[in-house]
Amino acid sequence: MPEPSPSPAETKPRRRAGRPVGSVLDKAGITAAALALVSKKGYDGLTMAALAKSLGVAPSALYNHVGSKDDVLRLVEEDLMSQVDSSVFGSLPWEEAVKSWAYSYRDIFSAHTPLISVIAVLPVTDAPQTLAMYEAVTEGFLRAGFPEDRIIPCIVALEAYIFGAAFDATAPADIFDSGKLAESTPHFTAAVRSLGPVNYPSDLAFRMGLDALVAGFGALRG
Amino acid sequence: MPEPSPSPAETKPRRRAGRPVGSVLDKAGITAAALALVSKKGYDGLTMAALAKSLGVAPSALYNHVGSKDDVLRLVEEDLMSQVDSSVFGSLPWEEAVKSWAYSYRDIFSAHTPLISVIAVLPVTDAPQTLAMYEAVTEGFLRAGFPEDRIIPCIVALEAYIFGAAFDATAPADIFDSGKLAESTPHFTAAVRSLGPVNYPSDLAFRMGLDALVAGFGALRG
DNA sequence: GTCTATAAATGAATGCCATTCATTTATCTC
DNA sequence: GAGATAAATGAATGGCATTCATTTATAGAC
Repeated sequence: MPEPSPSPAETKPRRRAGRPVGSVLDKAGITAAALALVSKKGYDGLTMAALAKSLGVAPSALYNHVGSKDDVLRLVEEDLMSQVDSSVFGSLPWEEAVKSWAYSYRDIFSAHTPLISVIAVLPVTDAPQTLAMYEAVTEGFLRAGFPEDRIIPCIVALEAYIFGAAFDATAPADIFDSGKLAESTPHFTAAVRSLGPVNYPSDLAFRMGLDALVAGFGALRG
Repeated sequence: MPEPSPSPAETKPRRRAGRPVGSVLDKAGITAAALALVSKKGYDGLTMAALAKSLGVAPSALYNHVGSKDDVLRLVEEDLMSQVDSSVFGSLPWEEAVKSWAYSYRDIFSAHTPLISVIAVLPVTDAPQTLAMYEAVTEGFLRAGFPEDRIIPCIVALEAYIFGAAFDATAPADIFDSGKLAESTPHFTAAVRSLGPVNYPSDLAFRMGLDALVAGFGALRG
């Protein structure tokens, strides 16, 4: 077993094959690296190869810790869910708490819309942070006097709205520019123009819809 | 220029290179084939190669008619938008018309959620069917007495809700199963159980949220 | 303490994917 | 009729997630 001569002064200290002395990877590290990569390069830049590189590791090494790229997305999702501020249900009256929670939720996920298609369909079973958020929100609804069997439908509806609004928040300002077809859509074009210089009222729309949902659901309290 | 001997009795009548006598492809045909492929194989099965094959053509031939796969998705989107029933605004009172339109919109796109991430951010400029829908909805709001500058925000909020709900509609029934973590989320778990055998109340939630939005927005009429 | 199973890394595939390009052939325009 | 253009083929290209054989370190069984 001849010792391979260690290449002197190599800028990249290449790890040789075989299990390293100290563990290099774990789920927390992978999650953090994935988040950093996304915030620097966006979701297009989140590839298994790029993730491995940012961790100083071969791509195949990742598969000792996650089963697939979707697994990585789930790790990221869980981390984001823990960042959603559900504590407001303990400190504010229900109306304000829901609105604050909804803004927090939307703001976080509007930078992570590619996750939404994964999350929305994902069983919550192995997602403790996500479950913790649901528990906090449910408790808030219970304290506000909601009948138990109305709480989940309300949360589902609110979440649907929040996810949809997260997409909106990333839309370009000129998304409603009717261009050459303006003449054939006079009413719509005029309605867009009436908004003034800001053509895409994502924030106004979010507030209006949220107010309506909160008002409507608030009436269900016993 | 020697004529290549036509292989006799070939099961697949291979087209030889060069422009064919009759045009094989056009946008309408590509759109129809893409829709058929999606309904048979889902969006995972919608690849440029599979699309080309279903049209009896080489993959590269598609690029004479569309610039990219995203272009194909845009074609599909336009087709779906034309299927959303906006005619109800001409025949029903505003509340019922909005609800009917929203159901139609959600039902169509719940089978096409992978499009949502594309649409939601897509300028409407070159999308005549989409614009036609917006025009019809805007007219409906105007007739109902809405101030011009409130119409677009209302539509944006409704659309956000509809897109989010389209994701919900595809979620598995056990999405809220808290599994081993049930003990640490007692209130949430109880709220889920209170729904009875149907654990994921997508339809009930959609109706409740839609009612709230319509009631809240209806108050804006002049 | 040694032996063995297992965990964690490398590096070299694999197969699929969207897309591009050179080439060929037909059609349109002047 | 000539030259430009449109529309097809078929052969690349490069990126992607994932798998596998191999190597090395560690933990647990005896």
